Amino acid sequence: MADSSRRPVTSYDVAKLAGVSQSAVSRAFTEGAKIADSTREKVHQAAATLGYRPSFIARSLITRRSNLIGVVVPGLVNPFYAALLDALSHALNQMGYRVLLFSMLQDDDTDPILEEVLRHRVEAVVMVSSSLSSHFSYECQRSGLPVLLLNRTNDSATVSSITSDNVGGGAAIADFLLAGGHQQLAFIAGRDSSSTSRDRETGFVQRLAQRGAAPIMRETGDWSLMGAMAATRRLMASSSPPDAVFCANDMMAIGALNVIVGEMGCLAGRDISIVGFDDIAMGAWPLFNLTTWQQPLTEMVASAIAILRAQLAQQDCAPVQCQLPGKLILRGSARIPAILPDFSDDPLPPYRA
Amino acid sequence: MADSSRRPVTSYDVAKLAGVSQSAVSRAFTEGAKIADSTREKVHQAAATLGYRPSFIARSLITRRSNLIGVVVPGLVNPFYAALLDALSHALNQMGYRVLLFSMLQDDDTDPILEEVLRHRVEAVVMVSSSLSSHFSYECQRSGLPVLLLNRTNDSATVSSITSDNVGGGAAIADFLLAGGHQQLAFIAGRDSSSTSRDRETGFVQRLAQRGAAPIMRETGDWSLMGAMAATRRLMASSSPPDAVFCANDMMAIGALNVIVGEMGCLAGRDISIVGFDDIAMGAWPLFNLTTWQQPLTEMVASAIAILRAQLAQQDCAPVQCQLPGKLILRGSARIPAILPDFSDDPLPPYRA
DNA sequence: TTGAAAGCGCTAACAA
DNA sequence: TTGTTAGCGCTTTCAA
Repeated sequence: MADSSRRPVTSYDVAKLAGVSQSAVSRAFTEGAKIADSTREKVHQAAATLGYRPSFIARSLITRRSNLIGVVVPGLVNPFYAALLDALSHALNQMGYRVLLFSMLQDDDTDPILEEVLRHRVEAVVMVSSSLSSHFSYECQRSGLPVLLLNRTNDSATVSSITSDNVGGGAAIADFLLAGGHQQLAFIAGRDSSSTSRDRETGFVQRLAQRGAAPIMRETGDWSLMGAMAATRRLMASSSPPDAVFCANDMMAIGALNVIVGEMGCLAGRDISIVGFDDIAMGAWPLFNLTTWQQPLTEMVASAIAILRAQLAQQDCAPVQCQLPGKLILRGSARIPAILPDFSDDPLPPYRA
Repeated sequence: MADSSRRPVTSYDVAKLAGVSQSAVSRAFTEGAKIADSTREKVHQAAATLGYRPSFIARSLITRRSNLIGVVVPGLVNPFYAALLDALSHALNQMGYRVLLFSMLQDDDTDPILEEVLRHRVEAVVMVSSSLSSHFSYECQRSGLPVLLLNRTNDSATVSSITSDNVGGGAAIADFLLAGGHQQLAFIAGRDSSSTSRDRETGFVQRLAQRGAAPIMRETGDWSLMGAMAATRRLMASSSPPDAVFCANDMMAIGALNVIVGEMGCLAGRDISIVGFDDIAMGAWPLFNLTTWQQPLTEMVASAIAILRAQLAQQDCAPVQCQLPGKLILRGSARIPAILPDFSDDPLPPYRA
């Protein structure tokens, strides 16, 4: 009954015990194969006795399908990434794929990792908020491997991407803060090298300029809580500190809140307005009560899945740039204007394959 | 130069182009194989031209080593799990393994998932805070697959586990709150079915009883922020609300803080003491400033790696139960007694293989 | 140092 | 419905 011999049980062992051919064993474990119930039963019995389970490795070799999707995430301290990964991995598992995970440090070079991923013959690669070198973009393209950037765009339009409308979000926040009567605005950027941060800033600053607002103050928070805390302290130490701060993501907004409320004892929403970007769950907690721009996480993942399905089904599928609308979530960390600006642009619907 | 034919490039294609045998190609991509530099160079050249990379699938089939470790996590909303996964996946990547990730819903049955994992021929399984059915424990054992429970124990000693001293932590918190002169203590449990929660509660309650304290109030918070918020509201609605609440993890403690500070306007550490368990990064933020029991995350992951190394190197390695010491992190959410109790038990050192 | 040849455990024709 | 056979792309003897 037990084995103890370290040689793993193969379909031949099962075949011998069940008194059938090896291919019968294969069929017994294949969904919808033509096989008699009695045979399948015999095989399963024998398999259970021996502790046999089909090897996906051998199967992959012949079917040329690994059932693996490579997922690259930039560390999981940012709850938005953690939430994205969680939702994505569930959805992928649901459709029968397994996730080969790579957690990177934020400034790692992804190329060596991607090289590894490709050797595993993943059927697609999803990069969460990470950038793809043009070299690897080319490598993936020529091996016909679908690549999907989630929460990030790429200059070259050779890979698909899903983002929400960062520029529009930044602009809407400008309108919102102006409507609230704020005088001295500030922006805390993620990183200067990040296109995501730049888009949000561009939308914000351009709209402000259009409306004739004064120039803003600006700091960089390195996308992190700590970085944003330091940035906020610098901002507030100014001779004319801002009365409103827009942070390029929620983590940094919460960092700002921690300094302004926790360290300085100010009341956010009255003494100063803080606005974030992402709408992570934490922002809704009473102690933060963060006004923010919501990125439609569920729709982003749904679109990711739809795009992947399409690319997996049909190779040489054209890359898709999918941009989803977000929306302002009004909570208490920023003053609410008497008359709210109209945010109803014409939002793009989620991508459907 | 390019291919366009969807058939993936194999070592034969490279061999032909380079004018060598297929086995030469294999050697050119094998660390420390006996091959002339000139040959290796030719092969790499040809490989680059064709966009060839060795298939781990084919290699795995013959070497019987997948280089894959299955990692099961119970969802990533809890930052402690996210941090654990992050650290673990880095360490595993470092030692040349890839992570096959499964994110479960908290009350999912892990068995069907594990069945899948085994078919991928993972070389070990790490289960983060998830339980293993005795059936699967047996299955893994008989296929000689190392299993490691991280942040969880198992009744049967057939699999390895790494935990911190939950009972001791609970007891230390009892001492700490008693020393602070608190009268009416409360405990918010994770789940009644969770051994982790029970251990922390047992340590807490037994020490309280030893010291002749009054019986405590008790609620269940479902390990979640929302659950803990509801539990805290129930607790505080009592005719004699507690003056100190010990929560079975930090997420729940932060939930309690959100209700007590954010909703009720109390001052934690003065009006009421809140203590958590885990020491997630968030607890240190000024707005929470959470007093808590630290689980030694880094050491837990280091021990996990050490144990895995041992089990991967030598099959039929005996399972190890590793319990690491934690420590109290004094911050502002709980009153600090004039005289601090002595917490210096004799802590177990981290496991070394 | 190289090449020829034999599999790793399975799927997928094909024939019976 | 079943068994026979030929690989999937690689590593690894074994001879040369």
